[in-house]
Amino acid sequence: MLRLSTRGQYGVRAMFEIARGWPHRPVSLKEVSRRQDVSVAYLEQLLGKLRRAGLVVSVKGPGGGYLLSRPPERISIGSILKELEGPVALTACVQDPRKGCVRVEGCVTSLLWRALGQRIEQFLDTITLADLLNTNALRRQVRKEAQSA
Amino acid sequence: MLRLSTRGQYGVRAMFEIARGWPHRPVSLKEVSRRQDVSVAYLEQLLGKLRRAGLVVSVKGPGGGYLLSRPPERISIGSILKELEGPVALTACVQDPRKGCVRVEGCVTSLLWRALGQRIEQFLDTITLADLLNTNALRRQVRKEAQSA
DNA sequence: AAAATACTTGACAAATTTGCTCAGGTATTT
DNA sequence: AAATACCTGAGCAAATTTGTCAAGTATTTT
Ligand code: FES
Ligand code: FES
Repeated sequence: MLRLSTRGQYGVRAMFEIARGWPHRPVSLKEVSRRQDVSVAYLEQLLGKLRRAGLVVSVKGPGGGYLLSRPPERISIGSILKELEGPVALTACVQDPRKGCVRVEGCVTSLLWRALGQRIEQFLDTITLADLLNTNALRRQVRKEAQSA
Repeated sequence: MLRLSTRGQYGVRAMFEIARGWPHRPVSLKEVSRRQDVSVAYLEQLLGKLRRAGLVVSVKGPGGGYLLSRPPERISIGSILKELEGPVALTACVQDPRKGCVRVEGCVTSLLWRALGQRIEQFLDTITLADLLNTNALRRQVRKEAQSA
């Protein structure tokens, strides 16, 4: 349950590769494709969204590619996933109040989904591309998160 | 992103209704259907799984229905969702190690998905049907979880 | 100017998953 | 025997996912 689509997975992995070029070297989709084994055509679709969202900027022509629009520590995994897959919304009612359960007085479970969603969001907004670049820091972070849970 | 399917949502809501009959009164699917606005046919499909998993027992004949197989405080939301939607597995590689990213030395992101999955699981295993029956306790619980996050 | 590189856009299609319904059966009680 | 209610498996339409493809535009190099 709760599977992340490949859009999100590939998107994060692509952003990781692009982050490795920060701050000077643009990373081409060809390079990302080679390193992460995802087709260029699919990456184009994903990076287009991320560019329009302002997470990356593109550089055309030979030697071009994509560059982070800001430092890796200011780009969270959550912000990437939100662009590619929309906001965290375990149920329809969390996203759109009009879509709540009918015939139920004060649905009990909605409280639950809302709370879990917030926790997930909080986690994803805490981890950034900088953490992916420094695996040691990531392991520390992950350990900390695991303890507090 | 990360939408919970209606199987899981309806399943939890159905279990909530069945929990209200605990420990004596069997709750029929007809009653669950009426209260939660879900078709009996669909509920039969879901409850069949939950019965085979040992979460509920069925009582046939007039006045029959479903009964929790153990006290509500010993049935977690996670255990219900696991039966209906499979284990928490944000990516294929978390569930099946053979399905990891190819051409990537020690995939960085897998660490992330694994950690988030654990947090989600931990949350879902903490909340039980008893919490849903006592909304006050649930609110307390949710607040506590939110703080520790 | 021509060639090469690489991003940009939109359409489209196969595969999968979701969200059910339906028909026919079994067990239990009245 | 009739009524209630669980039980099983098949089947199916709609939505979503997971991509591909074609035809561009912009930039740099030769
Ligand atoms: S209103 Fe959202 S689950 Fe009931
Ligand atoms: S191995 Fe699972 S995301 Fe790479």
